[in-house]
Amino acid sequence: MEPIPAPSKRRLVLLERLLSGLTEKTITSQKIEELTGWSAAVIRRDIARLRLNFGASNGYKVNQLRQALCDVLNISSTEKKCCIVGLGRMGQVLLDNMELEGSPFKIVAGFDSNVNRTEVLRSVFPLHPTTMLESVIKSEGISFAILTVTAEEAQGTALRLAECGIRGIVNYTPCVLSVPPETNVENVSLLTALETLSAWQQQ
Amino acid sequence: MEPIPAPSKRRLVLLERLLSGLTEKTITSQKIEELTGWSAAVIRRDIARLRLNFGASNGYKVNQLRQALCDVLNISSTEKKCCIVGLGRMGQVLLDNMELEGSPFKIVAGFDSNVNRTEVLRSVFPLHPTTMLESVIKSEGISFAILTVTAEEAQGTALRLAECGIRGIVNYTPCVLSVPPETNVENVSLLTALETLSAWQQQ
DNA sequence: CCAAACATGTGAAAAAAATCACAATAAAAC
DNA sequence: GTTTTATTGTGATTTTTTTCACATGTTTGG
Repeated sequence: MEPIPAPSKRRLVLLERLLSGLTEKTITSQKIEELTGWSAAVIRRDIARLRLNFGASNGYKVNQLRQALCDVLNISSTEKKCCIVGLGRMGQVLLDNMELEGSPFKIVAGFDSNVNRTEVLRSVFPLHPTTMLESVIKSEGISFAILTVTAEEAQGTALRLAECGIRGIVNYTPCVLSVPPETNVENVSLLTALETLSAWQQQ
Repeated sequence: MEPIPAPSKRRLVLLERLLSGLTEKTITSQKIEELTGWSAAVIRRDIARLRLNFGASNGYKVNQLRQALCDVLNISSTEKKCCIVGLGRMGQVLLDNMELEGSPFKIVAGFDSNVNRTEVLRSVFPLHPTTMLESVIKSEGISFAILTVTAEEAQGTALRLAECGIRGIVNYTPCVLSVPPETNVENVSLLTALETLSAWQQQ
């Protein structure tokens, strides 16, 4: 299959999220337009990339479409191991977060540079000092990291993560991380999000 | 000034974040390329939209560029009021978050449908039952909302926020929110972020 | 003070993405 | 069983975005 363009991929991820919350058996591109604001034409082209051929006048079968999305977006079946780096207040909230239940993502380790925290905090998976970052990530085969360290530690930690093979970082810090292109970053800090929202206001 | 295209605006927001962490007095488009992975050409064109005319061979003056970015992105000077809706564990962490200090964004209210929470929790700004959402948002002139309610409450709450004039929602839930186009949404849930990262892996 | 090196800003070109418009065809209505 | 309506999938077109390439002007180093 041809590679899927980035804007299309971002919509398809959100489409998967949308479908996961639907009770209907089928849905049309028109209905998706109403729910998301993306044009029905762009939605049809996005979905057509999956080569499912739902056929005219049927709408899309929600289950079938969602399964195909999970396949193409690499979020079905096989477990994806994640770790949390930084066990401050934000990291602690994500520790025993229910949100990932039923998803392929499993948090299997936590790290903090403060050894006190890794010893005092309780969790269903082991917590380690940050000195163990490389060895644990490699031995456990962890692919994704959730970065909740301080702004001061962010860039240095991100680079270590990238160097030991982490393929994606969920960045909860307001810093822009410089990592090699094979490591992707999703910026989810509150400040960055608010700035982005404010930028749309202008004109 | 001509409107700034969306992809350009997203980069400019991250550029502002990048500059905020720099100690250097000047920076070149080449250096920004190294730090971000965006091509120097695209960076020059993005910055040229600000009509600052730094002139050839100088690089950009960091302070001047950052100030111009803040102006054009609508994140300088005037205070922007925000509220937190949903005071579960995530909402509580964001309550007294230091991240927004020094930014124009100020959290001025919190809401939860569980009145127990709004009465027991302590915060520097008032907490209200969600029934008060509309009245407080209007009387306080709040523009942005941070949505940390449960998945079940997400869509309904988002719609109420949009209807009472909220211009932007930072969505910490894994749900896709359907709101009128004048209300923007930034999706920052852990699950959505991990799915996006995983999608880049495929091929 | 001149030459070399450097870096912006921007026309022109190319590439990517979105939109248009409609043929094909399935489902619904009668 | 036929007509009407609905909806996908996709060529063609348009619009948007990125890339190329270089003229212009600044700074640096002799």
